[in-house]
Amino acid sequence: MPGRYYQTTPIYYVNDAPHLGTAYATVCADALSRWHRLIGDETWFVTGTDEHGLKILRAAESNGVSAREWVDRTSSRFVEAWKALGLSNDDFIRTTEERHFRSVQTFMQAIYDNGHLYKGTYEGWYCVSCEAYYNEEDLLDHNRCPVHEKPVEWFTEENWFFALSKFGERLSEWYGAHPGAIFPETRRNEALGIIRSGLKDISITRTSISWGIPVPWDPEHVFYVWYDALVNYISAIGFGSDHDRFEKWWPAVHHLLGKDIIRFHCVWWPAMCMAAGIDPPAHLLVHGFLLVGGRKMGKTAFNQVDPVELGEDVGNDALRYYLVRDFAIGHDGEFTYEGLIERYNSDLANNLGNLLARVATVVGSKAAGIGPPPQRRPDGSASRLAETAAAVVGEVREAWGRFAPHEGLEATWRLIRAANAELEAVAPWKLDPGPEADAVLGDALEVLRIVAVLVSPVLPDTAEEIWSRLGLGGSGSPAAPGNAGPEGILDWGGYPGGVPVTKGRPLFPRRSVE
RNA sequence: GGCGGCGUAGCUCAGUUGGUAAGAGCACACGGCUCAUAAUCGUGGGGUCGCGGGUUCGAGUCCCGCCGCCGCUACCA
Repeated sequence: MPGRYYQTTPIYYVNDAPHLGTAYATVCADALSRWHRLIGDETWFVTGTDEHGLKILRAAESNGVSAREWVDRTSSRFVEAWKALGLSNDDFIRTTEERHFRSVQTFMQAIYDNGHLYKGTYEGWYCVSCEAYYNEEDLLDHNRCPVHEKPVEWFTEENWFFALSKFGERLSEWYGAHPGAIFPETRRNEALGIIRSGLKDISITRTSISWGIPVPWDPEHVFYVWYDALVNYISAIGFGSDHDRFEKWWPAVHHLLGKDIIRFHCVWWPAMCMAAGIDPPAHLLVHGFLLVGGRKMGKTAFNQVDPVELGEDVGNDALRYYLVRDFAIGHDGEFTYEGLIERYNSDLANNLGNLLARVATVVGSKAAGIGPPPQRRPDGSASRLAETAAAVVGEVREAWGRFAPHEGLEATWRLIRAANAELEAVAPWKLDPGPEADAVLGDALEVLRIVAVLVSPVLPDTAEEIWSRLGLGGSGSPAAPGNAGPEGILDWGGYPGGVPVTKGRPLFPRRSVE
């Protein structure tokens, strides 16, 4: 039964260009979204940029431009990067947009009206780069920030505080009633641990800067950047301005987020939603990090890789395949160029690409270039491949359903291998043209048809290409919504036969590790 | 300090509530095939499951200790 699926990524902070770590999260979200479209869910996929805060103001200053100019420029780099990688986001939300201002103000006003905000003062050592206060004992010598190792500054501010401490109980209850809300389970335990250990009220406004969203009832203040940023998830779906649209997508959301921001997403944000009188987000998917040499890849490290360049190098599909196949959502993984090329060669070139090539060639020589349909053996038996395909399709569905697309891909490749093995066993290139050769070729073509649909969330361009080479160009797209749904086309026997099969250039030319 | 995680074949990792000889992919070796992108198919070698104790008829799987690595630590995207 088709449902609704709203997918988000964290919105990225615009003090630098996108790197592979941000691309990883966005690619995962893209793949999940594409899968849900494929099974017929009504799907909405949003990413965007986070553009407020002192750090951005200073970045703009040091680059000699206005804050507005700076965020426009930097945000567009994200827009362009996702476009270059061929991602399928339906919307791109920026926190400097009017629609976001309105939603934040409506949302925060509701929390205020519900009595969960109060005025207090906050002072302490403040790291501008972190936009965070630190306890003195956490500082390095000479009062330096432990993250950036730069000197902190003593700030005193009158702030509005959110009474987070009042929500521990309700959060615990909610998570108790929704055991599947956080994936994977270890992250759920971590979030519960945070809640159990006691929550402190948090200051959510700043008066020291004006680059932010004004507090409606106290315009000297702007909202603290996190409090503004999290709201993007609902401002993107019309909170405060389009009630029907908001109701349609909320709370059927799947927030994808990094394990470093669990506190904000799994504690603050649900509490904020409760305080404002809306449901907490239904699903929080916590991903791991891409590591380089055992260290997190990130903008503060030197180990950045430009995802767009990498996509141009190996192809967007191959890059996405590597990211989704080699890294289980929820786990860290070691990123290497060699690993990427290894995956490319063994899975994409040798197994998938080569299967299509060899089948196309033999269809050309033994079936006059016209693809035969899958059919029964002369002895009346159905192909072993039919059985394998059915099992694999089920496994793929199940794997995506529990946020393990890497397992779905692994299963898909079992089917591809089985098709290669079946070809070896029958060796149609040795047979005279006829029913026996046609049968195995039809089976192989049918496998390729099914595979095209199954891989389309990760290899969308490749899926289309396979589709057209199988002669199916006239019959829609392998990625058409619902193709993997209950009324979909994944049952064995869908390849019609009688259509021209074209060989074409290698789908994935082998590459050497340089 | 506190909380949590990790350490399984050369590499990347699977291993449900402890029990049919410790697995997969890649890499490697041998053999087959030659339709295919020197691709593919089959077979095989290889692991004291970080270390040391303990519980048990039986532990990679539970308990204790140790070693190594890594996160989070309450206003960093």
